[in-house]
Amino acid sequence: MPLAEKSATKDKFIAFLEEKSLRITSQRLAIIDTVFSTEEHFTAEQLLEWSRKKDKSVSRATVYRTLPLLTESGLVREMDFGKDYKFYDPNYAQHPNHNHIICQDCEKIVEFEDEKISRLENEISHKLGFSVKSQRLQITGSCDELKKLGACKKKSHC
Amino acid sequence: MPLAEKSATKDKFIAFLEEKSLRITSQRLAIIDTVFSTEEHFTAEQLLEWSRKKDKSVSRATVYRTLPLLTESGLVREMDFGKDYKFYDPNYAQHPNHNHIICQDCEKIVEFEDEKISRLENEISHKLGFSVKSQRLQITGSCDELKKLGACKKKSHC
DNA sequence: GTGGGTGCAAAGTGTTTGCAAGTGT
DNA sequence: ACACTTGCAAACACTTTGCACCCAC
Repeated sequence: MPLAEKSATKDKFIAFLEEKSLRITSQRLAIIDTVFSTEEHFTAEQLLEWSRKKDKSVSRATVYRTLPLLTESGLVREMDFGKDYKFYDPNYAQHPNHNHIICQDCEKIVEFEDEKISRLENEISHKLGFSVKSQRLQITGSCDELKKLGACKKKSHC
Repeated sequence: MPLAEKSATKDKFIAFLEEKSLRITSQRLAIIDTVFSTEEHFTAEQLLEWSRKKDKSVSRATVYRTLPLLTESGLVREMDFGKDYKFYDPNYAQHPNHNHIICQDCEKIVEFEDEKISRLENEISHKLGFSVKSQRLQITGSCDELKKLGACKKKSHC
């Protein structure tokens, strides 16, 4: 929905590239356009596929070489949900402190923010002699609501 | 320190194996002994190395085949700290809800528990229609204390 | 023009697996 | 005995990299 914000994030990334005197190539543009026009989490392979729809010349190598730039810029965050491959989350520019809750059955992922948790994290860290740079909280559970509605489809546990 | 508890955890795992009619082989014993006599996080490779000190016949394959059993039993937890390899944490039997705070500079890891955070997690999850099965919270930051003491050694950021 | 960027395919790295031989129960 | 286990090495899956050509600046 906040398409304007997304577009602004894209501009931020372009500024990031310029600042490091890195070049705005057509392949990078295709990748960036893709990343900053979705709110979905994606894998490297998905990003390749989507970007190729915009520019067939995008190669897997370029995707893998661009991902570190994206995370380095702070606009995209690498996530690990316990799969073999990494996921990338393009929503950190808008919501730097959001967390994830994952249904262990249908694998639905919901993002949420909570100021109270953030505050507690800061307190505890301070008590332990740390200052917080970033945090990641993942909750795994069952999406009972969806189950009641019969909408929790996948592999309902053996 | 709580060596007795650790030993009890080992017994729990042996019971877990028996329950599934899996065999208590000498290799598995070496691995289990290793896992439940440390409180450190370890990698598959470290576990192999340590286990081989107890029983040279332990192979990499057996380590990799035993790790899923350990996590399945709930006594060891797979962790991802953003490295290429996974870490395993043998402290979940004693502290099922503990969290991690990691220094981005010296990579020191401190474990902590906080009931308030757990409670908030439950509340929020419920609000979102989920019931919590497990959670993982990782905070990354700087260990200011250690810095002041000059004890924060490794790669102090370029 | 030049230094960074690209695609390709080969190499890496951590982890998994097929198979024949071995072993706990 | 039988089914589960093992070590070995080959296979995997994802990611990284060397190289020759290319292109944004």
